Amino acid sequence: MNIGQAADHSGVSAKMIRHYESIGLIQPGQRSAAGYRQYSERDVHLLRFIGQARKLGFPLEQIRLLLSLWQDSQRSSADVKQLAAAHIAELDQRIRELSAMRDALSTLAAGCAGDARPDCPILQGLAQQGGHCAHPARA
Amino acid sequence: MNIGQAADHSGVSAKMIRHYESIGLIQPGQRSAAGYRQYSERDVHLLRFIGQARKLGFPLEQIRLLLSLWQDSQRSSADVKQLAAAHIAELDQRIRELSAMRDALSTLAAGCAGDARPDCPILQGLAQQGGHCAHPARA
DNA sequence: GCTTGACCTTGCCACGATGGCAAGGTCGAT
DNA sequence: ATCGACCTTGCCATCGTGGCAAGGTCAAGC
Repeated sequence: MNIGQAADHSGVSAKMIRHYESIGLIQPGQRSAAGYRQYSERDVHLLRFIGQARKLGFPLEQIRLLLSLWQDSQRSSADVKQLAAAHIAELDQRIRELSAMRDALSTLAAGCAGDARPDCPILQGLAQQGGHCAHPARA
Repeated sequence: MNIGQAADHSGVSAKMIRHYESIGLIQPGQRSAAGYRQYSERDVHLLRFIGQARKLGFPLEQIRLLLSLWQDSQRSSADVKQLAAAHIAELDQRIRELSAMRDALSTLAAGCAGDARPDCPILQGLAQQGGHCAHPARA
């Protein structure tokens, strides 16, 4: 199977397959006489695993760990669960940050008439103090 | 005021101030005889505006628009509100995506014993089909 | 056989926002 | 004069992905 077929079957783009190989996430593997990369069903399975992990937002370095656990029949599920929990915590953190932004902006926008007049609490909110707190007077 | 003071007073790092200047987000402005950038209170005010917008997650290109609205006394608040609404929609979108990841992973993790045994629904979930749907049989 | 189009190869550049480092100039105080 | 804190420019790194370019390969059709 060439890289295009592997990409179609796994849902991982050919570009990314090459990239994952270049950073050592997947093994180089066989080449045809012309230098084309060759993939087996097993390889596609592995690529799907990576693709699924990416869909869940795991960064590649964590996927590297997940892969080693996946291929280690002696793993303990606790190790996997811990990795997952750490990632969930990170997702929660990012969700909290984005939600805080969303809420703050919503609050500002709620006070904005949204008509032809120039008065705008959104711009006023952005212009307000809030950045100079490097030396909070040792309080 | 040198760039370090401007950074302290605005909460925007000196590095970023230079960057914003290099991409034309802020105007080049005065230099001392030695070539040091000089900043006024007005500049600091502008930097704070940018910093606040960044804290709300606005990308720099949108901040460019916000700045032009801010400095345009003839603006209509509707324009500002529309920009804000678009950004809120983007934040919501990202929050939804992250939440979907979080929920999917949580579901997998909930079924994982997290003990010394190798059985792990998380890895099973990642290994499951789900990437090869490029040609959904024209269904 | 030759052409054509789809595929493959490598390699470099781009995004977005930020940090870091290096080599050199400047300023103020001792 | 010297030292430390500051400034300058410029390049590299992140992270994951896409795009483009220039070239090689393969299969199908004429």
